Amino acid sequence: MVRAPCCEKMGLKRGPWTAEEDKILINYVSHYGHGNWRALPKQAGLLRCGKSCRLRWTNYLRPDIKRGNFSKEEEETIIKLHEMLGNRWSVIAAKLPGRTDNEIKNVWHTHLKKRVLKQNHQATSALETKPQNYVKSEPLNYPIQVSPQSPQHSSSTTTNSETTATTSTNNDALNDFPEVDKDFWESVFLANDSGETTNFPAGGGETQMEFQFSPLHGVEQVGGCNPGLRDCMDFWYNIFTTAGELPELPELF
DNA sequence: AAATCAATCAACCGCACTGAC
DNA sequence: GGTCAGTGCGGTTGATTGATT
Repeated sequence: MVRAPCCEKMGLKRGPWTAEEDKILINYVSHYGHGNWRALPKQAGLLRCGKSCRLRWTNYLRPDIKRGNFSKEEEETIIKLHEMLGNRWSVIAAKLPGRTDNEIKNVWHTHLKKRVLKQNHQATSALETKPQNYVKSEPLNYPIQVSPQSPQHSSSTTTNSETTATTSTNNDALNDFPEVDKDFWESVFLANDSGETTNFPAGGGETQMEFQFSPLHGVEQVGGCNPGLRDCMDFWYNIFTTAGELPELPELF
């Protein structure tokens, strides 16, 4: 059986919503809720399909919608989350109260994407002047510690443009992933040669993450879960860098 | 003032997922 | 396990608005 089209063309209105339609929808939802979007338009007396009603409500009429321009902080959050999550607009929207996935998607395509591309271009140009074996992150003041099995209780917080050393007494993430060792980094660098990403732990599982190596950002988590473990990655990365234990770096360094 | 171009954003489309049967 | 309806999500479209020529 073929699924019915989402919008019956016969007799149902499309296009921009009128103030009157908005009023009807708001009144109905505030009285009866929106348990069944498909049945809602008929019950509310709207000549719209349920999908259109849902979209109008979630993207425009919901009382908790925040209107107006995005703040600098919101834009930075979107850029950061998009870097980590990709086009998962609903997940990104969940981190920005009052903003819809549609709105975030629009602002990304109209403003932020261009800004990020520009920044990346500038950063890449700057990197081209770096000497061979350039390491993006400044080596931290960790004690030289090349044994992955006995990590120091420290972590670093790294952004695209800066690296700052901080101390932490909570390095549970590190202890949870003792496999992060020289072999891990080796696989990251090897994957880079073929433009691929590296999954970690390699066997999969709920906590698997995806890493990629780039001249711009160094080792980056590009997917998977537990982004906080990025600190852990930075920790080991800097340890191996400082200790000279990294495998030979690709030419792009 | 008119025409053209670019930017913006609301809305639509189709696919995927989920739960009920 | 298969089918279907309902819903959510991401990609895309197209109308509108503002800027530029």
